[in-house]
Amino acid sequence: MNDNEVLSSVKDRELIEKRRNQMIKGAISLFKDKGFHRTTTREIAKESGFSIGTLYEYIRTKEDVLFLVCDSIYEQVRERLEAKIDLQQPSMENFINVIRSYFELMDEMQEEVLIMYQEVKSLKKDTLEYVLEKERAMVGMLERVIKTCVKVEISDQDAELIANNIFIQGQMWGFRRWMLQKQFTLEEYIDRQIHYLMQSLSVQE
Amino acid sequence: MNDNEVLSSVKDRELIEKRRNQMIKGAISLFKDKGFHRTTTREIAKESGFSIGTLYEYIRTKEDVLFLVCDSIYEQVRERLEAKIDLQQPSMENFINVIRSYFELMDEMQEEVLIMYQEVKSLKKDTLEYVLEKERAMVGMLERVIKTCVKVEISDQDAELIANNIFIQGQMWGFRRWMLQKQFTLEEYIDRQIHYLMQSLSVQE
Amino acid sequence: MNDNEVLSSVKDRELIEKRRNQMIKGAISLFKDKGFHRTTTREIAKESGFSIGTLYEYIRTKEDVLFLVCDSIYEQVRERLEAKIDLQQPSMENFINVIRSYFELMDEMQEEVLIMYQEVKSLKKDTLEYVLEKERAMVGMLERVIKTCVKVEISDQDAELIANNIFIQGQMWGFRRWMLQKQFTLEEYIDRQIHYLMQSLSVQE
Amino acid sequence: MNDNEVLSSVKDRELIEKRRNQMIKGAISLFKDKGFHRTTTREIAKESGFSIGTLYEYIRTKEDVLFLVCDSIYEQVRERLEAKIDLQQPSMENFINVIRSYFELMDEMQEEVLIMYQEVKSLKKDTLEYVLEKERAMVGMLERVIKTCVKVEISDQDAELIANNIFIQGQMWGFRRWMLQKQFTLEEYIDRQIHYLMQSLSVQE
DNA sequence: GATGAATGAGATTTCATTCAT
DNA sequence: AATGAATGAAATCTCATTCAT
Repeated sequence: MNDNEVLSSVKDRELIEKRRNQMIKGAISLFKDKGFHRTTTREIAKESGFSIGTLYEYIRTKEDVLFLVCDSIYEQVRERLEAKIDLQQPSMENFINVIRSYFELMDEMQEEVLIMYQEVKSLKKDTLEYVLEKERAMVGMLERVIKTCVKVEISDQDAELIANNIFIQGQMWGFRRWMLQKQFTLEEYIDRQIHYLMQSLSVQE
Repeated sequence: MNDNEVLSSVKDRELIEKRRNQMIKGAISLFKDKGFHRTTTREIAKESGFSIGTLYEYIRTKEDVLFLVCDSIYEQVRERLEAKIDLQQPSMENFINVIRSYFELMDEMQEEVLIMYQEVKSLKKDTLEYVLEKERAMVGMLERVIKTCVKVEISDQDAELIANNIFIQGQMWGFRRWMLQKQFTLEEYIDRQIHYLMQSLSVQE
Repeated sequence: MNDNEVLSSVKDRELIEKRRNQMIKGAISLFKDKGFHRTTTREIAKESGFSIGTLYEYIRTKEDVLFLVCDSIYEQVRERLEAKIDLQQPSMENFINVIRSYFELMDEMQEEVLIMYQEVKSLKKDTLEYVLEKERAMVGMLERVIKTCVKVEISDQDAELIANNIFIQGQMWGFRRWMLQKQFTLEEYIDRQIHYLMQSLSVQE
Repeated sequence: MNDNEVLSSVKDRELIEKRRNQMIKGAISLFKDKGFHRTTTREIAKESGFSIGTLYEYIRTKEDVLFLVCDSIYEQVRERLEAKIDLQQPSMENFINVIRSYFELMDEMQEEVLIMYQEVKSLKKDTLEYVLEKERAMVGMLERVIKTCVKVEISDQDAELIANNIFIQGQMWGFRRWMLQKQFTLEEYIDRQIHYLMQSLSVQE
């Protein structure tokens, strides 16, 4: 299952792409405010700039919109994170840079991540699994960076644990902003998290 | 705002208490399965063992149920965590015991924490704030334990950061179970998290 | 499957009976004009004298209404026909009386029979079968009358054929009224049909 | 009103003919399965081998398709029946042959007749009348055969009655197949119906 | 205090039809 | 002539909430 498998009665590939992007953009902006359940399909259509009938030419059910949105967010995060990682050499400095980039990304994409966190649960088993697989893949990316860059001996299990910790610390900045962003600037938050991460890995910064 | 401020047309204090407990129990068991939005008030009434009419004698809106549920879960977590903390002497060993207890508690209350995690955001601003205040208080408890038990010098800000990290690592065990509980037993998870925590505090275990 | 198996969320047996009768009456009067497909559930509710919400307290889908209507029509026909038959002695005269009664019944219930004929096809397999079973039963009643009253030797197969012929000749009076009722009064129609029936059975009238 | 009066924005007579035939063929195959109301115009277009846009170049409303289908079916039946009749000499034997041919035709065209039977009533008054006129004509054909071939004195009224009886006995073979085709082969059915018909006309077979 | 029938606003989805290309 | 994307009215069905008993 991927976003091409959300059935559309329109045939033109490019048009589908274009309309779905409008749709995703519109939907995200609404979901931010009111969440998935409180947003109506009519509102999504309107916000996307077309009629309700047209909306349904590009999806089959309201849940498809949610899937498209979640998929798109994950895809964005993954792409941007991958871009950072690919360019790096396996050194501690680069490890820190990746983590920093990840935190910055999570800051930029706060709203989107928040949507995902709150709404993913509304997906049906099938699509949910597909989306969770993407999350697993992203944690996997962090794991690989850890195993590649960190000199200290770390078991696979521990690498996974640390990757998970970093992963949700990044998200936490967004979904616990009401608490954290009162006490920290982004800079401070990143610095202190990295500081403790280094310590826990017994590495001199 | 607290749970007594959820208006009821019934006068008898004790009865309100009793009925609301039935209600919370019923609602939690439903929310676990289907989430707040997909659960109907009729279902809540039925699961609670009384009629829809009776349900509405004890609340005013469906959201009141969610509030009551969240409030009750927070209260349970707080109480049980407090019980562990109050009895402890300020030592590193006790610190570790508190953390361990907290993780164990999160394991026992996984389902409830999941509900909280996913549904709290459906509360309206007013009630949301009230509930988040409770969360802040719980993080505060962890903060105090850190400041009291850990000998190393830690700024207030850092204590808050660490408290938050611990807090969500506890929750993560539940809401990322599809990932973590495949790789770790609870014991292992706790041990490794505590291990890295100790290292990050530059403390010999 | 019978009409009690159309699920209702109302519990009061008597009330269900009452409301469903309102509903059937309302629906029949609408189906006469516009048929099942062109009639909306809102119209059915209104015609029945209650709100759309109430309608759906007594049925689950629009098709349930159709089933209830068909079932009720069959039941009426069956009951009234049975009443005529039970009282008769097995004689040729009585046979003729039954046929006559049946034709008269079909005349009185023209509209209802028309609805059944045009709309039964919209029932789903399950319910359709249930309804056709009733039709088979009614033809069976005629068959038994034939075998009992007619002295001439008639095979089971032939009895069934004749029963079917009579059965649809009765219905034809209603659904081909645009043709027949211009040329025949009911009396004439019955007399001539019986005349030819008697001849085909080689019986002196 | 005839099929040329279904307006088309295409000028080319031959093309109209060709497209409409595709359409009728496609529509019949769909109506067999799902009936008129459950079939969408998109499906008709697709089954016919062209686009929805093209469909609407050759008709104005969905009902036009139904009309075209009914008209075409009647036309086929009429033509084929006429072919049988024209060739016959006015004898009892030929009468029987016509009846036999008619029953065989109804067997071959069961599905089509079923569509007619069930869907004609969805036509609007105007078109309905036009189609019923064709039915009247067909019954008229049978009437004429009766009056010509049967030696026994039969009033006009009786001829019409018998023609109607034969007419629907033919259709009945198709629309009551769930009942009749379990008990009779086509041969048997025809033989017995003709047997009783002869008896009712007091004719030795 | 308890009940549950009644309500109707509102949600999702479909589909006949149009019209620019 | 043919296409198929766009439209939006209208249909079915749900469900939080009320209120008479």
